[in-house]
Parts: sequence; structure tokens; C-alpha cells
Amino acid sequence: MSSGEFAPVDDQINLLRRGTVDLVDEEQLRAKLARSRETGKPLTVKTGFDPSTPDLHLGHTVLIRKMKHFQDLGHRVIFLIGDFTAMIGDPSGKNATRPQLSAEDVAANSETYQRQIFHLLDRETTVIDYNSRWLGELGSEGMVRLAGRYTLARMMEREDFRARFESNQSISLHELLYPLVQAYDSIALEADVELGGHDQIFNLLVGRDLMKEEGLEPQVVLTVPLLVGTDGVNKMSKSLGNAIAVEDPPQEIYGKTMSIGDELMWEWYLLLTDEPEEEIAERRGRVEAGELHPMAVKKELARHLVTEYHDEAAAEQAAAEFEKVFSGGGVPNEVPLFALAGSSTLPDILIAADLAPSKREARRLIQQGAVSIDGERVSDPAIELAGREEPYLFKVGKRRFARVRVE
RNA sequence: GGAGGUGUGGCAGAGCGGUCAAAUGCACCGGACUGUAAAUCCGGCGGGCUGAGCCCUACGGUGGUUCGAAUCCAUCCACCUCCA
Repeated sequence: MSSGEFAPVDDQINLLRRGTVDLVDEEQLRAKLARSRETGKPLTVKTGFDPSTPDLHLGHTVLIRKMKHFQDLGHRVIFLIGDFTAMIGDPSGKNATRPQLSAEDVAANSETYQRQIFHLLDRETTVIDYNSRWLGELGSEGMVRLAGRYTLARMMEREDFRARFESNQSISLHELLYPLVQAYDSIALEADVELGGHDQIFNLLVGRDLMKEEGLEPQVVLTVPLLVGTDGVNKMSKSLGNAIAVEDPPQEIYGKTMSIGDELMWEWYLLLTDEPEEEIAERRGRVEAGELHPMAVKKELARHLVTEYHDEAAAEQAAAEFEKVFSGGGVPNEVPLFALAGSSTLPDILIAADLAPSKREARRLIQQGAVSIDGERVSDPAIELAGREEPYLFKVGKRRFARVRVE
């Protein structure tokens, strides 16, 4: 989209407002959009990312998709890698000492980021930038001056700071610097809009304040919700084990998506697809009326997500595989094969085939009826498997398979 | 600089000389029910074994006291609070 061809302001607002939590404020955004239409100059839209965790999951994509919306509307989207801030350390962590990232680490992580975000964003027009570019030369003098522009009282407006303060938990000084530094990024980039997760709202607003002080037009702040993970309770996070990574294999994306609760899927539809909101609502109504099976709707979501991060064919395959294994009780196409020599006990075999972590656990699984061989449930850990040419097919639980050849 | 507190399994959090491989909750793994949903119910949840029992390793580190210590003492480390 070349300049001068921006969509009408109302249309733009409609798209941009979808699935957002905060928009501060809409009038200013309208004014900026209107001006950009007149001048043909796109808005500068900034989003910051921490370079220490380049393994993106669907939770991150909510934000990236919002960037994409701006991009689709012809605006200039900056993917800002906080390499300098990463060197200081993340405030919200309990691990005080975070490994400092070397320049090589940052470069490597940046590569990973790019590989992952360009599933969604346009490679040609996305601007990748690093905040070390300006923060490095800010220096201690600049930092002190920056700190002089904000007050403790204002900092304590931030909910988590206040909560920690009131409950006598420690707050390191550099944590207070964080919002300021992030705000400085906006100044350096002269951002028109800054995007972030809802938990970032305070920092983004500080950006507005400091920009005003600097004599710049304040950025518009727009936040998106934190995506609830596959457990249906917590925000999606790798460490909580409830995440679907962008680079997960098709089967995983499909399967994990199918495992989320029905209620959650509507939110995922809203935040992870471009399905019009009315259509989502309409479908939801039909499901609630019993006209449509929720599973069918969820399958569509799963298929959509696989297509987004792999392709149509992979989605097709993942869907077929899913039908076969779970709906049909069949066996997946790819089952790892293990060859065992001599007479091993059943628990040993399970360990060797990566189906159990220890013998004790293996025994438990057998006793609880989780193990079947060639489709027959086994309950006796002591049974012997005769050597044979054809591998035995092991199944543990609902979804773990292995083929084992016994010599 | 001074006074005090805390450190237990993935997390939260009991236990405060034996009956503790350690209550309870969450998470997790099985099973039943299903739509591999959710909810619910049942079982399990350090490891090893010639297995309904035995053994080993575990309650921040080390060293003691005791027939016996997660529990008492000393010391070290870490985190936290209060006073200055």
C-alpha cells in the first residue's frame, strides 16, 4: 500500500480496536490517523520485545497480530528489540541475577525472532531496531536527567510496585528506571503509537508523559489482553507449560488447540484470527443453541492455527492424523521405533522406548492400566515378550506410542 | 552499624526428637466418563529391588548432640523485616 491510500479513519479504527483492552485515547488516534491520511505519511508504531526469550508462543502473537493490523493499514511498524534493557535485567522476575546477554546472544535471538515473526508480519516493511542504539550513548548523565523527570509518587501509581511496597517486598531501584527507559525509546523513535500487553499499560503511559515533557506529541497507547493458555486458567507462558509455540510441529499445534476448554476458544478466535467479530458471536450463539457442535468449531480453529504457522497441507494432515488417532482410536503415522536385544522386563522396555521416566513410574503405569501392547491392555509387569520380527506396538496413556522390536 | 525472622518435594504451605518419603492445596501422570474438551469421580505422584515388604537418597550447606533429627546445638550461605 503506497502513501496516500490510507483507508477511511473509521474503518481503520474498527480494525485497530478489535480485541484490545486499553486505547488511550481514541480521539488522539483518530486525529493521528486523519493527519496521516492527509499527509500520506504513515504512523510510526512501536512495540518492544525482550530479546532474552525469542521462543514465541501464541500469547505473543496476539500483540504481533495487532502490529500486523497496523501494517496492513499501511503504517510503519517497528519491532523494537530491547537489547539494552535486557542487559539491565527484567524487573518482574524473582531471579535477581539474570544472565547478561552478550552481543552474540542478542544477534542470535534477533535471528530467531525474525524467523518467527515473519510468519505474520511483512518481511519487507517491518523495521527491526535495537534500543541500545540510543540508550548506549545516553550515559549516566542522561540517565540521571531522565530520572529527574519523574517522581516516586508517580511511580508508585503502578499497581505492582505499590502492592510490593505495601506488603514490604523489595523493589530494586533499577526497576523504577525501567518504565523511564522504555519511555525514552518512544522519544527516540518519536512513536505515534505504542503497543503492548495489558500488563505493560503503566510503562506505556509513562511514555506519553515523558514525550509531552520533551515537547513531542504523546504516543497513543494501545494494549491487548494476555492470552489464557491451554490450561484455561493462567496466561500463556512457556514456564507454566500451557503454551503453544509458534514453531511447534503441526500435530502439536492442532492437538493442543483441541485440548482447550470450549469457553476459551471464543477468546482465542477473537485474538488469534481475523474472523469478523459478528461471525464469531453468531457461531457462538449456534453452539449455545445446540445447533453446532463445539468440537467442529474448535477443529476449525486448530486447522486455522496450523495453517498460519505451517501451511494448508500440514493442517490437512494434522487434522487427518487427529481423526485417526483420537477419534478413531488408531495409530499415528509416525511412531518411533526402538530395537531391544535380549530379554528385558516390561518396565525396562518402557524406559528404553521413552514411555516412562523410571521403573517405578513404569510399574505404576502398568498397574493403572495405562499400557497396552498391540492393542491389548497389560496389567502384569512381569510378562515376557517373545522375540519376533514384527515390532510390538506400545501405547501408554492416550497419546504416547512406540514400536519396539524384540530380538 | 545494631536487633530479629525465614530457608521443607515443581509451586504454595504444615510438621518442630521417633508412628515422616514428610499433612493439605495447586500443578503433573494414569483410569472412568467424553468431543484427546471442560467439569466430576477414582488412583498415583523421589529412586531401586528376587515387590502387598525391604533398601537407598531427600527437608539450604557443613559439622555435632542423641539409640534415633526435617525437628535440638554450632557454623556457613541465601533471602527478608525492623531500628540507626
